[in-house]
Amino acid sequence: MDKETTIYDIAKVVGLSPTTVSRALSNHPRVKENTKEKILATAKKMGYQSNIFASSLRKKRSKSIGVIIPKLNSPFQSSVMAGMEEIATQAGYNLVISQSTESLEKEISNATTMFNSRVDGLLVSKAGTTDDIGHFSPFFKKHIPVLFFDRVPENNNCTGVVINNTQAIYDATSHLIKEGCKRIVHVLGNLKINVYADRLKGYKYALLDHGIVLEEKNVINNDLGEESGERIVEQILKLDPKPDGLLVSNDTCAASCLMALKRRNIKVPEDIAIVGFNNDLISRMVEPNLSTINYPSYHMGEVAMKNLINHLDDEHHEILQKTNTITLRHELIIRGSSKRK
Amino acid sequence: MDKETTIYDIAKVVGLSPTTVSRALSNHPRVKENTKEKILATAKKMGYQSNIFASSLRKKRSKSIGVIIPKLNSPFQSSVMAGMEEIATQAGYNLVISQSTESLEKEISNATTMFNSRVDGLLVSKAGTTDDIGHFSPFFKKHIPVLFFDRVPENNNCTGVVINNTQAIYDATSHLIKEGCKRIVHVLGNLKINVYADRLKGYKYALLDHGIVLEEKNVINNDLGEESGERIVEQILKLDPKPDGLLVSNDTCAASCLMALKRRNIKVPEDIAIVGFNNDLISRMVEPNLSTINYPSYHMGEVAMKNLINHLDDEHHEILQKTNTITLRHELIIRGSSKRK
DNA sequence: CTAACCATTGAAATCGGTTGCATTATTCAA
DNA sequence: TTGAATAATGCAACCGATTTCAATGGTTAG
Repeated sequence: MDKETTIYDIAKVVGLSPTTVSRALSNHPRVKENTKEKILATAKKMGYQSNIFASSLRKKRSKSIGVIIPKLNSPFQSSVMAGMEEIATQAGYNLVISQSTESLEKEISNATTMFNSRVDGLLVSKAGTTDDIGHFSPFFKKHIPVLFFDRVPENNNCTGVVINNTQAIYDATSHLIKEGCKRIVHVLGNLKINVYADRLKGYKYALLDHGIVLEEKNVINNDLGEESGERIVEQILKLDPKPDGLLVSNDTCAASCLMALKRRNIKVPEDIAIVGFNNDLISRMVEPNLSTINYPSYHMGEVAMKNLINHLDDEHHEILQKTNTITLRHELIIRGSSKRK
Repeated sequence: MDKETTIYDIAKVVGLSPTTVSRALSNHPRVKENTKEKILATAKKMGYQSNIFASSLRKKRSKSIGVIIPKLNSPFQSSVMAGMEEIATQAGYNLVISQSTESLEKEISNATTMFNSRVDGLLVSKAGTTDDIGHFSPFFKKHIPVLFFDRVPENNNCTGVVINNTQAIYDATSHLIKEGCKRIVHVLGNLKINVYADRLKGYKYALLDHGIVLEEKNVINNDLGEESGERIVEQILKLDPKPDGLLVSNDTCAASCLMALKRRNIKVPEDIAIVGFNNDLISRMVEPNLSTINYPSYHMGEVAMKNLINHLDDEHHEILQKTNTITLRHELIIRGSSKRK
């Protein structure tokens, strides 16, 4: 069996101590340039590969960052992940990923796994069935930074990276009103998730500010899946008078609604104007194109990861302590599905 | 500073040796049931957390699996990832993910990182700019299993999980021909990638078998991006006679072409029939719905991961040695975009 | 010429769990 | 009751890099 080359082997070959070899390999300044070169050359020649287990054991750092998200196969979330990966790799951190599939139970188990794998930091988008973050307390106790993004828990002092969901839907609602909509239905997900709760607020505020009375039946809770359009459309067509605006909390579902409406020969935007959310690919591929809120997903991944890494690399680990919330810029994109004038 | 609890601390408390504590914690049969319980209880009480660095160092296993894919934010690939995550988590393995962003250079650097992180196994979908897999040879040398999926290198004896791309496009082409298409354009990506090279074969074989002469100008190379439809349509409309069938190697691009055609008032499928690839969400959301090839992405992730883990957990590590290729079932899904009869 | 100083290098302890081999405790048949 | 066999536990080495403290050799100021 071919044994691994260690710094001891190298030390023996170059006739120096393991200490010096270790220093040379980590480019320590207290090794003569000359010696350093010789050691590096020998290491290369011998096919030396540093043992991160030993290194991590001694240094108590894994150089890896954990991510827990609800679903990997979602356009929004996979794009966030892509942004995170970019930054992490660049900074020499490994990305350890797991998904909660919207289940609190799995989120808890994933958190435990991450904790046991001793990630240096954790990035989380909550499963959302609860605001409880007790399962992260082992991290808090050990001062391992946990940074939330997109779906952040309320009422706590964790740092989070978000967009202003309230403002976004406020903008969208106002836009629909300006286009002449008077009866706007808002379709959103589980209200236990901050994202949707905030959006509902934005919807309410916008109605209020424009003197429109909120009707509870115009707020629809839904899983926002690909198949949900039929059900939603069926439901809103039962309303009397019929709505003339539809505000859907993600593009997939908005597109699904659009399909269902068209199947019934209901004209968009003339009869019902639609605004989606996320600016996913699909919003640019359906007809008419969907108005939507641009959610800077990739950028969100980058920002979250950058802040976490800055914190980790900071001598005093205090960057995140001082930061509460980082809010990214969103943007209302107006396309055919809501242009009535 | 609160020091970590170690097996030595536990040993001291229960009045046994670290050896026994270690055995108890890993449920070794040679520890009395009685003792085991006492140790487990104490460990829990003391908030013991096993140190995987120490464990990995000694056992020479990281219980983590690396994945290198071209792009995280692609519907197909993120779905594969989701399948992999499911299985890996279940089996107690961590997933370390990195993307090559289609660059060989990044793929090489990612492979090195993975190697240095000492993943127990590696799953790769090649960046595709080359068939060279020299950068994986450190893995081969150390007998760390590398399993390719979707984009596999040719001419080598690595195990791969794929679908029969040739057959898939053969089926799609035959279908178009049966629908009456005589001049079918095939749009595909970089031919250095096995996936596209195989599909081109399928296209050629189908034409041949149906007595249609292949014309080189009917094969278009493209990046298959969201924006590419305009360019492709412009190009094919210059052909004389105009094509009546369009075979596009992914749904995003197919949808983009569909949009571009509709903008020019060209009727689909009457004037030009379209078949896409992947069965992405978008294929079900455009009008007419896109015929496509169902590519079992999630399942591919599951299968690849399962095989890798079986191999790792197998006493003799010979499962993959005996397996060359695992081919998954694909399926032609016929929808509105290609139904002319 | 000597003390003080700097640049290099090294010895040895440390991180914490695992495991081969040895030892002690217990059981059971004779 | 004794010896053999089996069960339970422990000793000590090991995995390989890092780091503290000390030592060495050489240089320079006084």
